[in-house]
Amino acid sequence: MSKKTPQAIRGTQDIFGADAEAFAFVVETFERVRRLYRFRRVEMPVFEKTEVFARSLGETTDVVSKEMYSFEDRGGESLTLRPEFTAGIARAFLTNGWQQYAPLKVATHGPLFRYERPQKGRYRQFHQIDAEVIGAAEPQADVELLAMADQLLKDLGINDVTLHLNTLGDGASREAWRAALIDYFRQVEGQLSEESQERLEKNPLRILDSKDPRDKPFLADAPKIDAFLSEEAAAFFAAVTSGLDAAGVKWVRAESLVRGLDYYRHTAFEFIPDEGSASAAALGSQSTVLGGGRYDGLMESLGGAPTPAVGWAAGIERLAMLVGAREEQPADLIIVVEDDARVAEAIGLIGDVRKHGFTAELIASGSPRKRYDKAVKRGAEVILSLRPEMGRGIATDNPEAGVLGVLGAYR
RNA sequence: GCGAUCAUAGCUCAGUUGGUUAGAGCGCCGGUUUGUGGUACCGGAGGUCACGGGUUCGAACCCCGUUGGUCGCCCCA
Repeated sequence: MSKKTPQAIRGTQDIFGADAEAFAFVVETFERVRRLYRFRRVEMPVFEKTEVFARSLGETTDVVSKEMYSFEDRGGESLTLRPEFTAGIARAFLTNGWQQYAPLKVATHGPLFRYERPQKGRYRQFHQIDAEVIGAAEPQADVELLAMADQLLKDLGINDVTLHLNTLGDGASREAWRAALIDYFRQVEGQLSEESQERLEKNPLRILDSKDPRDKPFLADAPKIDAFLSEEAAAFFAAVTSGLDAAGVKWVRAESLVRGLDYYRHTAFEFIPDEGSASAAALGSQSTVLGGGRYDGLMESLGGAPTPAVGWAAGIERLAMLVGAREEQPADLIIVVEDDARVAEAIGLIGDVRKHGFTAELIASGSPRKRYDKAVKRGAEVILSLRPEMGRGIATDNPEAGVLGVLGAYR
């Protein structure tokens, strides 16, 4: 590779072949399932004013403080490539008056950007599918969203992941719990890992997630959210879990599952590969395949009226890894031109075949004698070879092949 | 931001304690063979050994730096 050839940007990927097919399969399955659940498709800008993310995610979060691709446009405005979908969708909801459609169920997918160190299942430009229900305060919205996620994973053939579910309670419950956690961990602060000591200041809930062996002994006895739930919050969570049971969605309670962003309330969830499963091995240290929760506080932080909402997002690359490489489908027909004088005939024929809805490929370059072998290697339902003296030459062991109807004259 | 590890042909990789002109398989291109056929054989193109410095009579190999890949930590999908 000469130094003159430009390199791809770190953390971006050029997806091709079987990997690209897996990627497309994830997106196609998502599109199909989202229609079943009547989620409406939305297309969102890839960039927004920086404040859209800064205000909704919070200035102090890692995402905003060190992971955003922000830049000034020629008018001097600070813009940011979207690091997630939710903030932009919330902004659109407010600026377009989509309140009139509430409760609004929307779905989208596309690229997102985060300046992070790349590793397995993590990229600087990555892709997500995303589903949101905006303007629905009732737990049934959570249930429907989770049922959709569950069906999506099953339709993708991913059966070794489980829904891990928690509640963060309403604002008051959450604050009380947070205060109790701080009190609790303060008493043993000196024995915690450096990271957790820092988290104690910035994001105490996160300590519960710690993998550090120094923190583990203190996690089991840490205060539980259940003790701080208001009656309404407890009832809300009970409605979600019984709804999931009714929908046939398997779940486990994950008391230490929290969300990094402050706007989350009530339901928080992640689909995580089962321990020791093939999916767990495929994902390495990136365990979450799909995650989300209820973000009733978000609209206010963008200056809108209080609006309840729930949503989730899933990394397409991660899902594609679990789906595995998917081979590209062989063509219905390959036409091999072994006689260069018959190129025009081949072009006419192949056009016909394609107009009838069959996939077809033309091989008319390289050494004429090797073209047929090339076709065999590539594989097709039917291979038709136009050869100098044999006139009509068709090779297939598959009399059922549909293309043969169009190729009647060549039988 | 921190740590580990790697970088040789389009791809997958050999390359001995530093020592002539850097190799193989696959792929690609051409030829011969076969002739309703994924055959076999012959030949060819393609490499500033990631980049930049240093040590040495001599560096793909040793040292430093840079860039990038991979895998962890943090954080997150």
